[in-house]
This record gives sequence, C-alpha cells and structure tokens, in this order.
Amino acid sequence: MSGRPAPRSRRETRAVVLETLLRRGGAFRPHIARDAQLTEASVSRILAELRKEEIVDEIRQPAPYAGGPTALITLSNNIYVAGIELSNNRLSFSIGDVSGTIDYVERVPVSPQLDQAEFERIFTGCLATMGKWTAKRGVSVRQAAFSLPGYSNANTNPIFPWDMERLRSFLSDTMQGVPLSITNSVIAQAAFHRYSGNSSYPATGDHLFLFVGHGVAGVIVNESATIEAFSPFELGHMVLERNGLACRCGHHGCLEAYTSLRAISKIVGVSETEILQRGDRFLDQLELKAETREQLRERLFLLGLGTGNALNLHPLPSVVISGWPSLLAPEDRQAIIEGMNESLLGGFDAKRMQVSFIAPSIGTDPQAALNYAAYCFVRAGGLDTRAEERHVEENA
Amino acid sequence: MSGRPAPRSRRETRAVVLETLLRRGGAFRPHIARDAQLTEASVSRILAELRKEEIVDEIRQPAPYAGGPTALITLSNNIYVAGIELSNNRLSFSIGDVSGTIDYVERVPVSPQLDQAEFERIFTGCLATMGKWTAKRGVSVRQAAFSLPGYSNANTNPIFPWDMERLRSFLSDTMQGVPLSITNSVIAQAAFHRYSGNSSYPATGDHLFLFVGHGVAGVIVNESATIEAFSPFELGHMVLERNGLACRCGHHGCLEAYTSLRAISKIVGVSETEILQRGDRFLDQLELKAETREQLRERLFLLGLGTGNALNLHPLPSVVISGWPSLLAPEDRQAIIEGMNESLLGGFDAKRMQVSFIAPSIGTDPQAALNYAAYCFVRAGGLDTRAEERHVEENA
DNA sequence: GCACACTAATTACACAGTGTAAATATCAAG
DNA sequence: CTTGATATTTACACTGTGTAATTAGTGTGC
Repeated sequence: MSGRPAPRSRRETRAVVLETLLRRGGAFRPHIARDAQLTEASVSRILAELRKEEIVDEIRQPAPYAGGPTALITLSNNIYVAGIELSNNRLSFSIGDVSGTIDYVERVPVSPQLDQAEFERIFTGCLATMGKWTAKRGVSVRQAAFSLPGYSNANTNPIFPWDMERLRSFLSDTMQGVPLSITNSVIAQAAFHRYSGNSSYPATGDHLFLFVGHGVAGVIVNESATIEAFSPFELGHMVLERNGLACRCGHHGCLEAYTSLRAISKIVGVSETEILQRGDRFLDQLELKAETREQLRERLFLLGLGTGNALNLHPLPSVVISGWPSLLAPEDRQAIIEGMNESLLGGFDAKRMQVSFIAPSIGTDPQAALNYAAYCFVRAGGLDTRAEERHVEENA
Repeated sequence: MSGRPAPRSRRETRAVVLETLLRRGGAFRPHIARDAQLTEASVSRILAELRKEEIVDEIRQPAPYAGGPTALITLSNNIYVAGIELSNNRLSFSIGDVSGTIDYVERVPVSPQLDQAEFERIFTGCLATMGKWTAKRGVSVRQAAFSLPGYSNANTNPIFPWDMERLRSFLSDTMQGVPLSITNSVIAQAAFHRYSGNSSYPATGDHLFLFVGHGVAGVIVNESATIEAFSPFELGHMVLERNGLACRCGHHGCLEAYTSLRAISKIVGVSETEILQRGDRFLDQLELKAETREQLRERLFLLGLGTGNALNLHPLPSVVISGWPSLLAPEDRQAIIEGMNESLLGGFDAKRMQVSFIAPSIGTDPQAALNYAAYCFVRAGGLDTRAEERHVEENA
C-alpha cells in the first residue's frame, strides 16, 4: 500500500465511504478504511464531516473483540429519498429512507400502451399527492429516482416509444428542485440486489443479470464498478428466427416474441393480467401438462440461445436469471443450458459458466427505484447535486 | 470553469497531455490546456517536466496569428516502441516511434491453426532477431504491444483457443523487462484509426467498428473514453440460423460461417490464401457474376441482421465497417442495411443510424499494434510501468 | 524602428485532499 | 488499576492544482 494511488475529490471520497455504509448497512471504521482504500485518519476526518451534517449516525457498540472498534457507523435514518417506478402495468411512487424502508407508497394502474401525455398527467397527480404527504410530515426528499423499462441514454426506448428528451425535460420541470435520476428498471433491480441487504443473491463477481418478464432485459453487473457504469443489455429484440413469430416491435423472430410473459401466457392458458394478479408464484398454482412443459422448454431453449449469443459478444462468467423461468422446475430450466450450449462459444461448460436463478420480484415495485435513489444520494456524496452540475468542457 | 473538478495524479495528468500530443501529432500549449482541462500554468509545469525527460520536443514556430503561441510541442521522435501482431496468417514484429513510423519489421507466416507451443517457439526467435536490431543501434524499446484476434481478459479466445494464462506468463517472461500490453486486434485497429493521423475516418462520435475478415470482430468505440475502456464485441459466433451452416467453432449457423473470408472465398471461387496474397483489392479484380453477387448480398444481409442484434443489445448511433464488404459496390452493400432493418429495433432509419465503410487494411500489420504500443506508452504518462504495478486491494 | 495591443509562458503563493506518525482513547482480562 | 491490544484523533508534510501577478513574444500601424 505504498504510494499515493489516485487522488479523489472530497465528494468522491464521501461517496465511497457512504457507499460502503449503504452496502453493508453500517460498518466500523477499520472496515470502512479498507473498503474505501483510505487510512484511518482520512476516514476519521470524513466521518466527522458527515456526522456534523447528520448524514451518518454513530452507535456506541461494545467491541466484538479485545481492543476492537467502539462505534458502529450507520447512515442516518432521517434521510428521505423517493423511488418512482413505471412498469408495464402500473406507476408507483414511494418515499423511504436510504436503507430501503418504505414509508409511503402509491400505485396507479396504467396500460402497457400508456401514451406520453397521459403519463405526464398521472405523474403530476401522484407527485402532488406525495407532496402533500411530505408537507404534512415536514420531511424533505433529498433524492428521487425514476425507473422505467428499456430506458437508456439513447433516445429510443423499446418499451415506451416516447420522446426521451421531452420525458427528461418534463421530469426536471416537474420535480421542482428535488434531484432526480432516471434509469432503466433493470439497473434499479441491480441496485436493489446490491443494496437491499438481502445476501442470498447468487452471484458475487461480474455477471449478466437477466430479467424475463414483459420483455427480456439484462444488465451487465460489474461488481467492482459503480452502478452508473452498468450497461443495460436489451436482449428482447434479438432476432433468432428469421420469419419467426411476430413481435410487438414489428419484427419477426425476436426473443421476446417467444419468451415474454405475454407469449407464455398463451401457452399456459392464463391471461397476462391474471398472471400479474397472482404475482410471484403464478406457475406453482398451475398443473402444467407434459405438452405445455415441453413448449415452455422450447421457449427456454431460445432464451438460452439468445443469452449465449449475448455472452459471445460480451463474455462474462456468470448469469443470474430472474422472472418466470425461475418458477419452473430445475429439469425444465435445463433447456436454457441446452440453448446456451448451442451458441456459447466452446459450448456450455459448467466450469466456465455459472447459471443461477432468483425468485422474480413481481409486485415489489417501487422498491428497486427506492434503492436506486438511495444509491444516487450516496454517490453524490450526500451533497446537493444541483450545485455542481457544471463540468462542461469547451473544446475549440 | 469554476471549482476543482477531479484531482489527478501526476501520472494521469502526464497521460492526458501526452495523449493530446499523440492524437494531434503535436500541439500548442493553449490547445493542450483545453484538451487536457488544465490551466496554462499546469501545462507549463508538466511540459517542463516532460521536456527535461526528453519525452517531448519543443519546436520554435512562428505564431499562426497575432500574439499567438511560439512553440509547437511534439512527442520526441527518439522514443521507440514495438508492435507485434498475430493474425491468422502471420506473426509480425515491428519497432517504430510513437508517431507510428516503422523502422524495423519482420513477418513470419503462420498457420491459422497455429498451436501454442509452436507460437512460443516462433515468437522467441523473432524477439531475438529484434533484440539484435535494437542492440546494434543502441535503441531501447520503452513499450511493446501484442495484438491477437479474439483476445479478451476472459480466459477464452474464439480464434486461438489457447491457455491465456500461459500466454500472459510466457510473454511477461519472454519480454524481459520491456512493458508489454496484450490486446485484441480490433482494439489495436481502433488505436490505429485514432492515432494514425489519418483524418478520413468516417465516424466522429461513439460508434461500433466492425472488421469482417477471418472472423467478424467489433469494438465499441467510445470517443470520449480511453482505449482501455473500449469493449471488444465478438460478433462472429452469434447464432443466426439454428441448424445452419457449420462453423469452425463446432456450432451451426454462426455469422462467421456465412461472412468470413473463408466462407465467401467459396462463393467467389478464390482461395483464402490467394485472397490474402492479392490483398486489399482482391474483389476488384474479379468479375462477379450476378448470381455470385446475389449470394454475397445474402451473406451481407445476415451480417446486417447480426449487427442489428448487437446494436439492440448496446445501442449506438453509428457503425463503421471494414473488411471485404467495403470492397463491394454500394448497391450490394445495401443488403447490410436490409438486414439491419429486420433486426434493429424500430427498423433501420438513416436519421438514427449511420453506416459507413472504410477500406480494409489487409497487410498493414503490425502497424496497428505499433500505434497501440504508442498509446500505451502515453497512457502510462511516459513513466516506467513496471514500478507502480501495485494497486492491489486487500479486502477482509 | 518603436510603441501598441494582444496573447503566451512562467512563477510565487494558496488551498484541497491525503498519508505518516505521534498522541490519546477505549476495552477485556488479569 | 495495570497491561496489551487496537481504535481514533491530531499535527504536520507533501502532491497536484488553480489564481493572479509577471515576463516574454508577436504583428500592426505609425
């Protein structure tokens, strides 16, 4: 640990310290020092600053071993953030603390074909309601996050084909001062898995997280990077069968046309809305006929094929799959492996590629956006984002 | 330009200054200051340091306008770097200066099925020859780069299925102190386009660079990022036709099975080795029959389909294609657009997607690796890489 | 040929952010 | 209540930069 590796601005340093706290849900100084690559001295200074600003709390805690640390540092539970999620069937607003605890929530059903004007109307309404809630309690929201499926910085969205420029300016006007980050739902999900404190997440290193629901969305999770650096990986519209099934995007043979909830709802004979009502365990309640299972396996095979294709483009050692495939029996899910075996370079090899499944989180929205908002707050070092929005360059 | 944006280590600052010089092939102080986001004062200090170390030269030059700058700063032409390239038909060694001028070159034919032991034998031999050349002239190589197709940090390579761990340790042992970077050929190509001073490159912003040769390799070029941050995007083994043509990788229906030089050599009736001999313009010399052209268009359609799939995963506004497709008539190349139109979300739209072609650089190896080596030298701030290889973290 | 307007280039000084090392605090166990 | 072990704070030094004052070039117009 010799030299002086890479200097950081105070904001960055605060951000890494706070992120450690968010990730671990509290830590002792020595841990923070290691995680943040700082000396105890620096940690001490930073924490003194953060404590004065009431961003962190220090809980006196008997040392767990002789001569051990005496104070557990946690994020203050008086910091409120807002999470807003748009999914294919509803728009949800929430307020909670940075640990992800929800104090307020409102959910409004919307149509998957929701148009932009209607969205703006509903959004404005919900925001007003939320504003009343905060006003009554005198709480101030430090950071908000809005997640929607398919979002990217590019000006196109496969799910809601809106004018993203207009969306951004609508939101920044409407939020009136509260810093707002917009992100892809699947990235918010990744934030949820990283920060929710649920330690049962199956992958530890870099991996591809895939969510198979209305669409097929993925995100490249780089364990050692900040969440902003994650790239969404929209798998749903990879054409795998020329002249195959028609997809809502107008093309034929897209993966989504085979594996979306809508597509499989026809196979299992349950309407899409009913699936959403039954929530997480909708497949459990069904007695799947052998023929149905075979059809589902065929779909999973395609999912595997597409996933393998994606991993050929961008090699990663592990995939975590969430969504309806996680509800099937392991022997059925094996079809995904078979599909990957036919596209993944060198074939599927369990030594080089780990595939895991996690329960789909249907209906937990807007939990993920709330976690993402907490992340954004922390990333900004707990400082007001509005102030330093001026790193503009002026090339000749 | 108010506050103190993001502090940098001296090494980083030197790196950005040197990179500006590499990119522009020389610049005046005010330009450097703008590009590197530094004040004139800092530029002055850094340059004084670099001049003392004989890394940069200062050429007295009459100012181009009233009161203009007086000294043009360039990279010293006494810095030698080595570029080594392995392609599917030869291994080439070169030494040159950071501007990319080649002073020494040796090329040895190798087989596309070259095995790792044989490679090591040839490499050692060429390196010895190169060593004699440098010894005779008393030049010392400051940085070397080795590029090979399909390379990634992952331990697999679609082209040369070797043990990458062994390759890396072989190279670091063999190079005896000369810092060596290993990279994907397509990334070296990107370095070539960025630093060769050839300004006719068609894309200016972020784009996908695709090279269609023995394989189909791509790289996501992020104009505002360092080259290390570029991701290789191996398109060749995307399965587009289940039960399609057999590919050398053992799968069926890979893009490469349809569009590699080997695949089209069968269509045009010219052997692969002959194509390589004829070099860049091999297709010009052929009188393509209508039927042949139709077959090639079919192949290009698949290339477009796969490219569209890749761009759905990772949206970018522009694609630059190099390789044999660039040699065809524009009306034939239109098939690529047609393919993209069937996979790219929302269809192909010239307003949102720019497709350009550049002449393939067959036979210019190891120029690209040499440019990449220069880039690596500059990125390290012109400091010895060996010294500070110790940013290891030790998490509990 | 010389003052001028203008910009370039250098330098002294101040300040932010950190690490080092010394000083001080805390706890468990005897 | 001392000891051993680690935690925490603090004073000081060092790096890298920006600011602002200073010095140096250059072309124009007289």
